[in-house]
Parts: sequence; C-alpha cells; structure tokens
Amino acid sequence: MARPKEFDQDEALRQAVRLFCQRGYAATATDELMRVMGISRQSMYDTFGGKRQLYLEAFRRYVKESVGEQIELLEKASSPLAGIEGVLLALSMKPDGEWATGCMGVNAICEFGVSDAEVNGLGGAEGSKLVAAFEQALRAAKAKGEIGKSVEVRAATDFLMATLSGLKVAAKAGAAKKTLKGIALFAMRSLTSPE
Amino acid sequence: MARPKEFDQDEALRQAVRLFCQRGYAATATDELMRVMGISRQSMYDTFGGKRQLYLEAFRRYVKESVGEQIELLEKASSPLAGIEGVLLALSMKPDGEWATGCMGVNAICEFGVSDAEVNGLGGAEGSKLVAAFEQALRAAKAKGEIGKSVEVRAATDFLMATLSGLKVAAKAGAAKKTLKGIALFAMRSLTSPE
DNA sequence: TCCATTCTGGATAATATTGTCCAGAACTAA
DNA sequence: TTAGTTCTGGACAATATTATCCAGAATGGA
Repeated sequence: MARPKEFDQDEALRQAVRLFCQRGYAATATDELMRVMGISRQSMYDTFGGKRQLYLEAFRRYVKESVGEQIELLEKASSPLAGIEGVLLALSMKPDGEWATGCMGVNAICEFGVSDAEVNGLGGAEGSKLVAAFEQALRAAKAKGEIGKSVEVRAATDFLMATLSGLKVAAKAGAAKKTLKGIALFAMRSLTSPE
Repeated sequence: MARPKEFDQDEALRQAVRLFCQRGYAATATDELMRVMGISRQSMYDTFGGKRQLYLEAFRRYVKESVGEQIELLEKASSPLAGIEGVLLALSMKPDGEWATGCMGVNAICEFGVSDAEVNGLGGAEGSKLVAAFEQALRAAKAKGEIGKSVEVRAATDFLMATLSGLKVAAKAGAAKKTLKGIALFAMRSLTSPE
C-alpha cells in the first residue's frame, strides 16, 4: 500500500462549501479555495480535478446535507404542522450572522438560473425530495385538521419553498434572527388561516 | 462644441442591467458587456470608467426604477391591500420566462452579502423606500379594516420583502407564471387571516 | 474650414486565474 | 528496506480578463 490521504477530505469540502456559500462560483478564486481548505494546489487538483468539479462536489454535498436536515426536522416533529414551522424557524435559531454566509442553493439559482444542466440536475434532484416531504407534511396536517381544507397542497408547497428562499436572502442581507423569526411565523399564518 | 455621444446611453445601460441580472457581477465579462451594449471598448471606458463603475451605475438605475415601479403600483391601486397584492402579483403578470433573467438586487445580496459598502449603500437606500411604502400601505389597510388588527406592520413588511425575494428566486429557477401567482396569492392569506 | 470631440477597431499592456509539472520530503504497507 | 503513493512548495504554461493606448474616420459647431 501507499501513503494515505492526510487531510480530512470531508472537512476540506466543508470549507469549500463555506466559501462558495459566501461568494458563489465565479467570484471564488482557486487560490482562496486552497487556502481555506488548507491543502496544496497539487492535492486540490489530484483530489477534486479542478475548480468546477470541486464546486459540483461541494454543491452535491451541500444540497444533500441541507435537504436531509430539513426532512429530518419534518419527520421528527411532534406534528406535521410543527415540523413545517420548525423548518421555517430553523434559520432563525442559529446565532445572528450564521446564515449570513449564504445558501449555496440560492446562489446557484442566481448565478446559473436554469442554464447549467449539471448544476440544475444536482439541485433539482435533492430539491424535489424536499418538495415531496413538504407535500406529505401538508397532506398529513390537513388530514389531522391542523390546517384548513381550503389549503391547496401544491400552492402551499411552492409558497413554503419560496419562503425558504426569501428567508435565506434576508439572512444574507443581514437580517437579525429576530427578524427571520418574524418572517417565518408570519408565513405560518398563511397555512393556519381558516379562510 | 464637439461631436455628441452617438449611442443611446440609457439603452446601453439597460442592456448592461439585463446582462448583470442574468449573470451577476463576477461572471459577466467586459467583452460581453460591450457586445450587448453595442458600443466599443473605448466608449465603454470613456463613458462609464470601467466594469465596476458600470455595474454600480447599472445597479443604481435598476433599483431606482424597480422600486419606483413597485411604489407606483402601491399608490395607484384601488385600495392599500389591492396595492400590496398587485406588487406580489406583478411578477406573475409578465409572460413566462420574463423574470427568469433574474433580479439584480437579489443577485447583489447573494454575491456581496453585506461586505461591499458601496453596493450595500445603493441597494439599502432605495430598498428602505420600498419598505416604507409597504409599511404605509399596511397601516392604511389596517385602518380601513382590510387586514386584521393583529397584523404587526413591522413583521408583515419583513415578510412581504422576503416573499418578493422568494418569488424572484423561484422565477429564476424556472417557475411558471401560474406558480408565481399561486405563491403570491398564498402569501396574501397571511395578511387577510382573521386570527 | 478647422477644432474639439466621439466613434470604431485593433494592438498592447497588466494582471488574474486556471491548470500542469517537477523535485524532494514524508508516510505506510508489504 | 523498498515500492507506491501523497504531501508541500514552487515554477511554469495557458488563458482570460481588465484596462490603456493609438490611428484614422466621423461629426457638429465656431
């Protein structure tokens, strides 16, 4: 056998994610990536293949982890509605500025729109899992009577996804956790409205 | 006197805005800017001073025009609540794909966060005008009984701003106008909820 | 007409960015 | 010990990007 990889690839990727969240793809230089990842140029190219491949890998990891966490919040909650509220409130639970680093998913949409098939594929695949989980939670909440019969599951899901994006943009714009909490709770009124 | 500027500076700036909306700042090359603006390199540097200055000028123009349009929608509406609804629905009125080019404001937040003082200043100044207009509309709607007394104006405003961001991200992600309309109407439920 | 200025188009410089390559040290298992 | 691999660090090449400069044509007023 041979010398094993010395650096923590997982941790390196995490740092790359952090930087991409802050700056997006185009504005992030390879040099800075190497610096925050704590590895040499050689290792970077050997391990990941290049800036774009590193980005795709980081993005894959980010969306998977992010969606996973949110689905877990939905499933572990005491009720479907509480789960939905938990997901929206999650952003406001972290200390101020935690989410000011930005969301790689929102960044990807803003930078690439629908034009980059590869990026779109990665985001879309995981994104639709979250959509499905929201839909399920909404149906369950409806069946339980937590939300009114008048709530259209499809529209409500689109709304919740948009609210998440809005929260993330607000956070990156510097909103305090108190503000984020207010937005999240206000959004919940749409669901619980009896009309 | 001398030869006057031949190209339509206003139209050139509009094209620059369009490209910056699509790609953001970092990913937009000067060459491409010149191409879509239909002017030569010389004219570009003479007139605007460089890529960053052009960006700032385009951004200034974008936010001013954008905020102006939205405030007009608020003021010209038949009622305060109708005005708010009109602003949210405006995104879904344009033909499919119109807003898929993206929003320069959301882009700026995602790319720069709060770290670029100059960009932040431009966006913040106009942004707070929109916030003020929303607050005024909400207070008026409350006074008129269009929305419940329980609606906190501050939280509602934050929510509306976040909803706008969410709509724009959804649009850039490829959402159909029907979907955008659904999100906007769903968001309105938060305001009209009697609770 | 002539001057001041703008235009196009291209050359060129200056810098940044991405990616490749190499040398020598370091490490692990056979 | 040795073979195979990874590491650091820097040099280097290949592009891309931003910005400056120049020549010559075009324009409109003095």
